[in-house]
Amino acid sequence: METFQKPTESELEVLKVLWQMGRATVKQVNEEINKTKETGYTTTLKIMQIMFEKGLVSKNADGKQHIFEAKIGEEDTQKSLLNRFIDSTFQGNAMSLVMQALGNHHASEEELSELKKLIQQLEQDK
Amino acid sequence: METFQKPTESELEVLKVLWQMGRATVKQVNEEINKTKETGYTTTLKIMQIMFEKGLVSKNADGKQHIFEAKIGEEDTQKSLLNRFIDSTFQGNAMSLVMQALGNHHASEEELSELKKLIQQLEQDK
DNA sequence: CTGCACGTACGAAAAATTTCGTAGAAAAAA
DNA sequence: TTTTTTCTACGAAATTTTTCGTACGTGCAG
Repeated sequence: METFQKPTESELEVLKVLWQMGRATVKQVNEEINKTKETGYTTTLKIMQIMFEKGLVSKNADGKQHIFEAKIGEEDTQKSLLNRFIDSTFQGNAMSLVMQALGNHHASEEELSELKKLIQQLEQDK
Repeated sequence: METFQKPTESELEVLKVLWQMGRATVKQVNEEINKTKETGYTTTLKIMQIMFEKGLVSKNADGKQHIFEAKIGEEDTQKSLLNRFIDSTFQGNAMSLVMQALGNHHASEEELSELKKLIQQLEQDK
């Protein structure tokens, strides 16, 4: 995993859209974001330009418009942000986070059995 | 759990110290923080004054100095921040976060068995 | 060709957070 | 009591992030 600057909140919103859509224009991203939160077109554009400078996204000109793609992967980013979050909020105690997440969110049967499978694996890899 | 404003990064650092120490003066908090990161006394003071205004901490005058205490609990705060984090970074998918956390961080034998216990409970509570 | 329509570029304002200097009150030391 | 040290209050500067107005370029309809 390459290192990258921590995306800000707004940047993360853009990334989420790009991860979901694969590639998209500023207009498309802005429309998606506006489903949740009103934001001007140029605001989204600016964020995406900054992200381009930071290397978080790539762009390709298609006629006069630009098509953007996330340059950092969803899993890698989640992993990196998760580590930071565990440190800052859970004092580095990952288990404590796991327990709380399990306790607070309803898990389906399949999810639980998948989880058990993972635990077995971890126990074997010892 | 009462609702409260999301603490900023700096505020979280202060809270961590208060949670750990129970109660502390600005000086003590600042010294703790300085073990990690150089910060001026008045900077920490200001942060704590803002936190007081927000209701994140309480203070008691003891002579001329003030003794602070966290007014929001560690678990409640973690829970609240965790929910927000799951939404913003994991699209609300708590299980995905759990899996990643388990995969990326080494868990001890006791932790794993504690986890299994929790899972059993969750299965029963169905 | 001319004038819109649709995009991007860019600077700068606005907002949120962090940092710090200075003033002054209270306590402690001399 | 005077001086010095220790703290808090508070305003303002510095930073970081977000938002937006305006200028411009390109293509297309008339």
